[in-house]
Amino acid sequence: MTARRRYWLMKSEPDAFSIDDLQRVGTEPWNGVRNYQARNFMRDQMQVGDGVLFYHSNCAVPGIVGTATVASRAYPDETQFDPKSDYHDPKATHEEPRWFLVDVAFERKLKRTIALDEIKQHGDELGEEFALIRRGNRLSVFPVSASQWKFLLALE
DNA sequence: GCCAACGTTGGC
DNA sequence: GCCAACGTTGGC
Repeated sequence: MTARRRYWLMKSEPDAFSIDDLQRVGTEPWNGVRNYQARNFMRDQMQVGDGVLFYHSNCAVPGIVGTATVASRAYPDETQFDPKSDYHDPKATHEEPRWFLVDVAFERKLKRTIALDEIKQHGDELGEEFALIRRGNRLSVFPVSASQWKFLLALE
């Protein structure tokens, strides 16, 4: 019994980890997420094979730059246990990990960036509730519907 | 670099 | 359980 494929958008700052970095390494543990809602999506809902829109944030041209796939079920983010890591969480223990992640595998780079600016012009088609263009939204991992996925990639 | 928006923390 | 203070995100 295989769950139907779901779709997600995942943000990354290209200075820290870009689509080119993902292409180079192939597969990457999506560590450092420290937001409960984003964690819950990864831990509770992501399935191997789910589609991921790879989004560059906090950069000159924010937007969707590639696609990836979910390559593992959720497991504890090791960086929470590492006192030397920026992502260290003193309240997390191996017995009761607080933060989870999935592995993300490179799929392809888009021929061009689908810029946030452009995405915003399609609020009608995407729906007002689409997290990326909802005012003030800072969530770094959130679901994308099949129709939103199709629509966004058709802009390429 | 600025700052609005928002999540988390901790005192009470 | 309220809410002010604080830290972070991320567009601009």
